[in-house]
Amino acid sequence: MTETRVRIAPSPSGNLHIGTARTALFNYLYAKKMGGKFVLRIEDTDAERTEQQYIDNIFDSLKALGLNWDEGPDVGGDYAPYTQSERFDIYPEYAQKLLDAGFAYECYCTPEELEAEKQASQANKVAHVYSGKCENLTEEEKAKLIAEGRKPAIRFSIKKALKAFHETSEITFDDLVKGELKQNGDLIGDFVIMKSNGTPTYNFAVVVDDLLMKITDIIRGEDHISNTFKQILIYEALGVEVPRFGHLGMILAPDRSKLSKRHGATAVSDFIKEGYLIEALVNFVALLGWAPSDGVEIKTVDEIAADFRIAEVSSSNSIFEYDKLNWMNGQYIKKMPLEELLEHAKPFLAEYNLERYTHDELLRILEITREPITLLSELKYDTEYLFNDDIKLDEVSEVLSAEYANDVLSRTLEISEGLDFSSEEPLHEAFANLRGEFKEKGIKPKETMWVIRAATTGRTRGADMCAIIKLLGKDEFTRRIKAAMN
RNA sequence: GCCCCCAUCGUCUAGAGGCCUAGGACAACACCCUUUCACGGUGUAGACAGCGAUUCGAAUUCGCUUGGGGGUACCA
Repeated sequence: MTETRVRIAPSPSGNLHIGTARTALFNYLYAKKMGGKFVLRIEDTDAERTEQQYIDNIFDSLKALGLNWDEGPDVGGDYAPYTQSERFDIYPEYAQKLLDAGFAYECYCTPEELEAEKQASQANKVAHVYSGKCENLTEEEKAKLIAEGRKPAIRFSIKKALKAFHETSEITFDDLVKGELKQNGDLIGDFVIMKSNGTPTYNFAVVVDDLLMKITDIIRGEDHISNTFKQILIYEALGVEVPRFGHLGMILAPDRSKLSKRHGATAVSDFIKEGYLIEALVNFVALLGWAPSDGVEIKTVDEIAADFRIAEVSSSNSIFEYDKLNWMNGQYIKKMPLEELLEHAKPFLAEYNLERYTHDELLRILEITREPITLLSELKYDTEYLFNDDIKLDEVSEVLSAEYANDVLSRTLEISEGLDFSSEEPLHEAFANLRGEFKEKGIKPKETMWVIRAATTGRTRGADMCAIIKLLGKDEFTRRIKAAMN
């Protein structure tokens, strides 16, 4: 048995997309499950669209997700370099092999000529296939075209490859997730493998790299199915073993269109900025197309990897809905150790003076505010009254204008006098008594607490009151009560 | 236009001919718990796209239709 080797090959023309992240995750899971290697390769053959910031973003996002690669541009490996632009000298050599074996030929067609052919096919309602008119150019004809200043591209000869390796023109392969897939090879045009500028096209570069990097299993989005047939032919023409392929359904936006910026976050880094925890993101995205055998949906990456079977992955597209992701993020926030949560929360609390509280108090703040939230970013609003002493009472004027409100507040002030604010216990007891006291006057316990909450936080909802009071301390608490009484 | 892929509750899915009066999760709704909001708990509602065929029997197999997605570049 040869070692399983998979790869994720993003092209740095944008930040790491959530769809790419899922493909990376499934490759990673598959590698883990098979005890194989996970390789990262940067596909930057299109210099026009690649930017360093995107390369950085891809690295950072993948690392944040915990999808550590065994080989890649930064860590190296036996098959370096792992950046396509650094491999440009490799491709012509393989193109030449194809040329020599008769599986490729030079094409001198201009964009205009190509476009005209395409238009003609469209008009005739037939599949557009390049005519192959350059395949049989004589040396004189070539010389003449070169003299005109034309530079040739190199095309792959479908017909020759089909004839050499297939009994019929049908190309089939057994997809890891979709089963048998087929395509009539006659409908594939002779595609360009080397551009006239000497750089390889995507379909050629991937094959050369994947075979040189000894990739055994290629798991990618189903938008690559049509490429797969072309690539199989190249592998065969090069005389090497064809790897296994697995095509995943796409992730769609709620309106069933491609997930794009107008739907909100699309890059992993966007989600992190919005307050999603990577654990939740990874867990959620794994559930898009894959289901745990025991029905337990909240799982760590390791647990998922142990239970992962590529053949059981759904072959249909799935829609990215926030509801479940939000719920899951909330679950992770509730379960996360407080120390860890504090680290994740700090960026969202950057505007506040955290020095005001001790480390333990900060942990307590998170403990009492984490329950209802779904996103870390909500922490900013939900903890605001603990950091900002300027309490606005506009939103709670109704609560404070209740006839019993001033009674509650003055009694609160009275009982605060001899109260110990250094721990929550006595506060709980004191306010329980206060509730009892007012209950006898016909004021519901919740109404009593509402007044106190409104006065000290300017809100009608929030964390545990006694914990808040203890955190604020006697001076600040009574100051706020007094301020609200006016 | 042509080619390919896909099709179970609103969403993610379980289901590989009888175990299905189709199960779970999120969302929705109701109730309970509660010092608020929430968390949690209990319950309700909610789907096999349509039509044919195969079979004693089909969500599960096959065909067609419809719908959705993808591809059709000297982009990746």
